[in-house]
Amino acid sequence: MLKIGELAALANISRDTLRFYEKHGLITPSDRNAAGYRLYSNTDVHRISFILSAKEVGFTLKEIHQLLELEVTKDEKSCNDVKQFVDTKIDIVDQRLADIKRIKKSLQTLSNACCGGDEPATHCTILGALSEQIRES
Amino acid sequence: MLKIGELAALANISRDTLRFYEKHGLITPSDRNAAGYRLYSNTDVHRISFILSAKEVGFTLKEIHQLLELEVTKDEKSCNDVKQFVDTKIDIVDQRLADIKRIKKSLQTLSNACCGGDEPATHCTILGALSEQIRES
DNA sequence: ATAAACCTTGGAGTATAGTCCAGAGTCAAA
DNA sequence: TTTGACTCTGGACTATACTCCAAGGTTTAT
Repeated sequence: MLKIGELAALANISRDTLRFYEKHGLITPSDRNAAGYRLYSNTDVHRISFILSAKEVGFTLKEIHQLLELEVTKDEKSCNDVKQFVDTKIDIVDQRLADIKRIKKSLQTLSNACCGGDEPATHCTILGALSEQIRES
Repeated sequence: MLKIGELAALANISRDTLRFYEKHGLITPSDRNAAGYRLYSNTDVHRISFILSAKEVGFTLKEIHQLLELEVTKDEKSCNDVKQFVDTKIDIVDQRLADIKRIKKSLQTLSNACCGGDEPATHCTILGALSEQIRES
């Protein structure tokens, strides 16, 4: 079990952020010691890892909260609700995947050009690289 | 040339957001009419499209501003500065690409399971799906 | 020619996501 | 056993990115 400072160091975030996430229902330490110190388990580490990845790619804490709350029961109705919710998120993720690939390509074009590269001077700004890319496709 | 409301409708953002971006140096309308109305060109449309894509995948407005400011001159020094800056961003983009693929896989596992699917009940939460995926790899 | 629907600026207000104390208690190494 | 590094709670503060007026001018369809 990790204390808050240890988990913070591991996840590369601040103690305050961990307490902030707790206050907003994203994570609750699995245990507390006699003095009231938060104790985080292995599962908690995975949970934080998921939260940070999801945040990194643009989900809000509210959305992440909803994703973490999802529990499929045997009830067909709730199951379909969950499936719909998740499928909507997958659509969003696909959109972001496309956006990020587009941006990566622009950055790469820009990086390859201009420093003695062969590419024409139109690549010499992000927007040049981007519009070149639009013309290609 | 588009007026602010037309561009806002096209880009699916508010007029206020466009004015906000302008105030923060992200975009300046190519022209103004006699009455002072903002007029946006085709290039402006591309610029907004880039801003929105970049924002969508997690860049801050400040970072986007820096990317848009990049202009490679013939000066070798400035060119290498730009290259370094852009290569750093590419690393970040690669990290996000990995994150988003990981999250997509979790969502997909979750979507496929639990509604009469064959997958075991451990997939029935995001974290279940995620840890299953960790075990696989 | 007039009303609805647009546009202008400036400034105030909001939501999200932290970040930073203060004051007090706890733990671990010298 | 004490001192420095850690932890606790509660609350104030900050940055980012909008969002919403107010008070006025412009455009356009009828």
